[in-house]
Amino acid sequence: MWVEQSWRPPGTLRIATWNVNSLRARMPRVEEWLQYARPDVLCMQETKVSDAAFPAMAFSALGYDSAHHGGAGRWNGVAILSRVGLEAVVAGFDTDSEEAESRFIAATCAGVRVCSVYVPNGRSVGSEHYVAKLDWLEELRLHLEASCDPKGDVVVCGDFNVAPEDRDVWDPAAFVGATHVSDAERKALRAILEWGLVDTFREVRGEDRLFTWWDYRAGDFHQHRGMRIDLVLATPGLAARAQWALIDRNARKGKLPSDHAPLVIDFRTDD
DNA sequence: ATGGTCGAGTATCGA
Repeated sequence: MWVEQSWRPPGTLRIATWNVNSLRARMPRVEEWLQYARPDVLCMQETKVSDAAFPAMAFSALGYDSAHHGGAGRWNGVAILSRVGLEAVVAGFDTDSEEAESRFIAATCAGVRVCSVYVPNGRSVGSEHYVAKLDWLEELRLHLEASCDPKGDVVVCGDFNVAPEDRDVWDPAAFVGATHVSDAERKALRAILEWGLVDTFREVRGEDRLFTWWDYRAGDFHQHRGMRIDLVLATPGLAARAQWALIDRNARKGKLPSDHAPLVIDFRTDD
């Protein structure tokens, strides 16, 4: 039960990431979840709202400062909520054009540089969308290289739309030739990790086939057909303090769920 | 049977 899991000792920073698949549709579930999970920081993706429609007041009432990058507002949109401070907000990349989609926002929370990212869906291997996805991952790497220090405390949280390894999909045979698992996508993710980030979930949980996303169709969730594509990446010094991790499958159940579950990582802050 | 279901917005497209 969450009542026990939600407890944590003093000196812990709880960081979560959740692709909410429309904040308008998901607000009751997000508010409920914030009240029982009580993350210090929550990165959200696919808010699908404009900045003007972002419900900052409702989050404020729950004790959270917020920053949102919504742009046109029809799709994508990323946000950061924090109840431990929210400073130096940067929305988008310097290189973004006027028409660029809203897929990156960063802020400093409790001394940690927090990035919320929504990597484009490649749709099919070789398509123009697939090429754009690989380009975007390289842009993210360049942005980190230019603006962050791997010796500092940095987390990059979000929906990467890449399953890092075959054990992160329900059946590798079902994904042969598919997007999310191709060599080029995994290589682009590895290049980001090689800059100086660690997949914190794997610091804590070694089991195969633990997923963060399940297709709404065909009862995939109930039949355990999913992928682990939502990640919390942290610089090595911070990743070494990861002490607990959970994919909250309860948030994927019940009434009007997102197709993603929240991923929660607890970090020690007292050493 | 080669599908299924959501959310955008209101016909289909995107995931």
